[in-house]
Order: sequence, then C-alpha cells, then structure tokens
Amino acid sequence: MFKFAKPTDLPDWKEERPDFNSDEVTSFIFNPHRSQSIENQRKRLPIFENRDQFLYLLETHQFLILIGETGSGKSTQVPQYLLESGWGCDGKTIVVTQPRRVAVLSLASRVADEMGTSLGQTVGYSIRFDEQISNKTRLKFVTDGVLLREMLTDPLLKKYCVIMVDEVHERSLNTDILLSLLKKIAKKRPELRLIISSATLDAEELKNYFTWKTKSANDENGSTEVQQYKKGEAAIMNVIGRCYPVDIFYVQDPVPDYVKASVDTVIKISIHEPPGDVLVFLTGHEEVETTVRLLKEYANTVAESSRKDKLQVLAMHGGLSNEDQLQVFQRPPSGRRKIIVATNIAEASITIPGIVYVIDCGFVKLKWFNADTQTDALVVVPISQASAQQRAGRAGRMRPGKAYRLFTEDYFYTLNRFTPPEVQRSNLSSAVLQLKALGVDDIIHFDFPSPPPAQHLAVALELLFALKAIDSSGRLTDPTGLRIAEFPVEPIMAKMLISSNDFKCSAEIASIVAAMQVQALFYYPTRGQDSIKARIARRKFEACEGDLITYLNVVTAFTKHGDCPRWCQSNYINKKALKRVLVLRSQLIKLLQRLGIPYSSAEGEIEPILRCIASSFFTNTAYLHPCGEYKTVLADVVLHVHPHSILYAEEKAPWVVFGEVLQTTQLFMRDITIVDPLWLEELAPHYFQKVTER
DNA sequence: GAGCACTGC
Repeated sequence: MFKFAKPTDLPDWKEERPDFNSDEVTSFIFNPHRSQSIENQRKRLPIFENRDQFLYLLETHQFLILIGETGSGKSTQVPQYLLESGWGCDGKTIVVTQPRRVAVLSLASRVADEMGTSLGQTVGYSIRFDEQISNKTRLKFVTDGVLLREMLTDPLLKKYCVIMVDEVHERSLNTDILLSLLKKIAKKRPELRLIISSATLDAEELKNYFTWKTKSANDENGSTEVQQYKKGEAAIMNVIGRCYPVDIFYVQDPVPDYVKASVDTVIKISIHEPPGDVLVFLTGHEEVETTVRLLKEYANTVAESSRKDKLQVLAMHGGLSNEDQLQVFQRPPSGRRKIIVATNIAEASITIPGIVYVIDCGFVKLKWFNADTQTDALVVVPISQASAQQRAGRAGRMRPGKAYRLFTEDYFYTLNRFTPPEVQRSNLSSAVLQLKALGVDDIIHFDFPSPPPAQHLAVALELLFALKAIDSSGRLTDPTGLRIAEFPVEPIMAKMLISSNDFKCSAEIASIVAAMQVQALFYYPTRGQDSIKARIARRKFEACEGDLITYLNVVTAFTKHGDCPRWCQSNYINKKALKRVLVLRSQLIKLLQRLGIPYSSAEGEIEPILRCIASSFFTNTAYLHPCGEYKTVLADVVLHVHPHSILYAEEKAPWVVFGEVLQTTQLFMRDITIVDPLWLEELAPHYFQKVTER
C-alpha cells in the first residue's frame, strides 16, 4: 500500500488558473456567466486589461509572442481586438490557426456569437471537408494543416495581414513547420504581423528564433509610417490566466503497479473526499479497460450496500464509438460519483466538465520514429513536467481541485520540462516533400524551431528518391513529385494513387487508400463472445491476398449495405470510420481527375490492383526467411504479422509488402499484401536488382 | 504466436 505525501505548494502550479468561459477548445462549453451581457463577459476576461498594450506591441513589432494560460481569453479576444482596431480593413484577412478541427469550429462560432454575426460573414472558418467563408470574411479560423496547404497556391500568404498561430506549446508537426515557413515569409513581407500564442513555453527561446534582425529598424525604406516599427523583432507579452488552485499530492514511495494504484486511489477518494468527479490518466486502451473492470467490480459491491460512495465508471479513449464517448459528458445518476478512466485524449483534445480530482499515472504512449529500422515505435515513456501540469489543471476548472500523482515529488523534478516536439520523433517523408513543394531545397539546413535528427531527414529523402518524387540532386520531380505533393496522404500512398493510372484501377486504389487513412474499419472487442463473433464477421470480407484487398471488399460492401443500421452492427464495422472513408475516397478521386488521371476500374480483376500495390510499396517488402520469420528486404529486420491482419492465422506467404511497421511488444507489420517477387523486380528495377540475388 | 497514444491535409 502506498501513501500520499502532504500537499506540496508548487509555485509553477498555483499560477495555473482555469477559464470561466470562452477559451474552451471543445464544443462543450461551461459558462457560469451566461446571464451577463457579452460585452460584460468580454471585459471580465484577464486579457482585457492587456488590450492596449497588445495593440501597441503589435503596432511596433513584427512578431508578438503571447504567453497566456488557459482561461485568459486570448484565442477569442485577440482576433476581435485586431478587427476593432482596424486590422483586416484593407481588404486583407486575419487568420488564426489551431491544431485541431473541433477547436476551429468552436472558436469560430463563439467569436461570431460575441460579434453578433453569423458564421461565414465577417467571421468564418475553413477545415478539411468543411468551410464557411465569404467575400465578407475578415477573420478566419483554420487548422494549421489548412494554412500549410494554402501556401501551395499562395506561397507568401498575401491575403493575410495578421497570422496568429495558437496552441504552439503543443508543438505539433504542422505547427512547427508552419512557424518556420512563416518566419521565412515574414522576411519577405515586412508588413505582415505574426502572433505566436502559447500556454507554457520557453518564451525567450521562441523570441530568439523569431528575432532575425538585430540592427535598428527603418534602415531600408525610411517611410515615416513605419518609423516606430521594428521589423524582424519579437515582443513577449504575458497574460495571466484564471483558474482555481489545485493541490498536488505525490506518493511517498514509488508504486510498483500504477493500474492497481489508480484503482486504490479512486476508492480512497470515493470514501474520504467530498463529491466531485474523478479523471484517471493511463497510457492505453487495455489499461483503461482493466481499470474500468476492476472499478466496476468494486462499484457493484458498493451499490448493493446503502453506502454513499457509489460510483459510475466510464472509459474514454480514441477507439470508442461516438455514443460511448458522449457518455462521459453526461451527468451521472444522482447519488453517484462519476469516474472517467482515460488515455491522453483527455489531456488536450477533449475537456470533460465537472472534474475535481485527477489521478496521473505519470506515463504516456508516444509514437517514436526509429531511423535505424525505419519504423515507428509506440512506446510508453514518462510524461514531461508540462504534461503533468496540464493533466493536473484538468481538476481546477470548476472549483478548487486535487491532483494525485502516482510518482514521488523527487521523481517529478527529474522529468523533462517539455515533451520532445513531434518534428523530432516523426517520420518526416511527408513534411520534407511538402517543404520541397514550397521551394525549400536545402532541407538539411532548413531553419526548424527544433531541428530533427539529421538521420530522420536522410531517411525521408531516401524514400522520396525511391518513389521518384525527387531526383538525385534532391529536387522535386516534374510531374511525379509535384503530383505526389498535391495529395493529402503519405507520399507512398499518393504514389500508389498516381500509379493506378498505369494499371487502370484508380477506383479500387482510391478505396484502398481511403480505407488506410482511418484508424480501424472493424471493432475489435477484447473479451467474451463478442470477440469471437467479430472474428467470424470479419471472415466475410476476407481476401486471401491480404488486408488491402479485404479493405476493398469492406468498402464495396459498405456502399451497398452501409445505410442499414443493423448491417454495420452485426458485422462489427465501424460506421463512423467507413463514412469518413467514403468522403476521403471522393476527395481523392476528384484530385486524381484534376491531375488528369481518369477514373478506371479493374472490373473484378485482382492482379492489376496487386501489381499497383507492389509498384508503390516496394520499399516496404518483407520475405520469409528460412528461420520461419519475416525479414525486411531493406535491413534484414525481423518482423511479425500484426494480430489484426487478416493474414495473421494463415500460412506465411514467401513475399509480402506492408503499409507500416509499428513496434509495440514486437515489430508488427500492418496492412499486409501478398506479392509475387517477380513483380517487384519488374516494377521497381531501380530498387530490386539486388534483392533477388539473396 | 497475441494486440493501436493523439492529431491533421
């Protein structure tokens, strides 16, 4: 049994204040001041006191770094201050980027509300597959991915006068790439203003990144209008947030098993602490299910008694259906305390109201690119201090809260301050291609905010060269490279779409590529009768050639039966995912047609489709070694068939290609297709001569 | 033989 130490008063912690209304990133907004006029609410926000300072700094500096904690109101108010003071009146637009679609939607509608207009008028938004924009729009909310795409047609983003990049502390891949490109643009467009907005971040580091001009300003064009203006210089502005204090508790001794410790802590809270919901952070879906099961067993024993500590236990992770996810937002039955056991989805992506207690296991599952094996690994690593702070903050949004950390205080101070940015732990082939398409030739010396390991860049360049997207001097090829860059999918998938023209099967390949973009077409129940039934249901779609042809069968069947509600259910098909597949598919087909690749179908023939797959996935080939294991052709790394693959229980074919490799307990190949090695030699001779010499 | 954190174009 473990004990929690006395609450520790962390200085960096007490400053965290939750928001009262408008800076919420999900559509579930709790607003205790609903009765007040909008004008009054806006004035109550902490950032209101900084309004004039903000406008002055933006007048005099090209870059403004805005450090504002949750609840400062920066995401909703700053864009309005800009409009009110005349930015966006010269026919140009203000744009605000967010890492997530849901944040774009809720911010845009909140700001339109506050301004008394409807969406698509002065205030609009643009996300993939959805947009509300008109020629009246002066303020636009977008995902950072959308803004990156816009740069392909408008490299200097000339239609914008102010660009605000929000949630920079999350350091998503797109945010980092956007920042570096915006820095370049700003040099060419001195009148452009950039606002970099972040919760916690090393502001000085960011300031140094953005300050490229050390000399005094106005030495180039001495126009009086810009005399006060320091182009290329960055100012930092801090905005206080607002939030209730959260007491932090640490365990006195390290816990051997954080799943068990989580369960014990929930039980302790339920017995000893006043009412208030509990949020538990664990690393994966399996841990979540185990914890939920243990807590439900406990809850059942309690429910039969007349005690007060009755619980409603709910799981929250990305694999759940929409309906199951929505449950965590509903009020628990009266007299019950709601316990939500979640993965990292609850750290930033969704906000659950009513949380007073947080339990933090101290770990997170992260995708990590391994350049040696050229594969992704999904590894459980200790969280950063910033993450721990973010998780604890989830307890102080309604009233003072408590956070229980399942690690010691000493250990906390050994953690990294920040999680390494995504750009440093990702496969960069897509990002590199995108940069090339935007005219960045020298990737190795490109000015990233946090440079990725050189080997990651080298691996990306090698793959692009193998796909003939770039030539031996590293330049984007015309038309192959240019075309691949146009597609909103991984380069290898884009290459397959383009090649489908040669094999006259673009219809089928579009279905396959679309299906590979979504998480899971099937539900995989983990226990009981359901898991067996699901397995039997999957067999209906099984193709002996492998997973990709199976996906094609699923997509084809869904277009026929998908509208029947029982059909998806009885076949354990993820309806949400399949609907998205069809939307993606039609986007891909439209893009193909725009590039002059006509719609064509193999009319039931399988071989052209298989050849097309082989012609693009040849870099991902594995052969059956006499030892009985698969090995990569590239580096002789041992690979295993993922248990979700349709080929898992089958006799092993001598040659396969795979969509990706993910390392969990072992290196697992996913999205596997059986191929004929002669095709590989024929279709990718530049790559495969040496292979058959084995 | 045994298993997928979370986003985004």
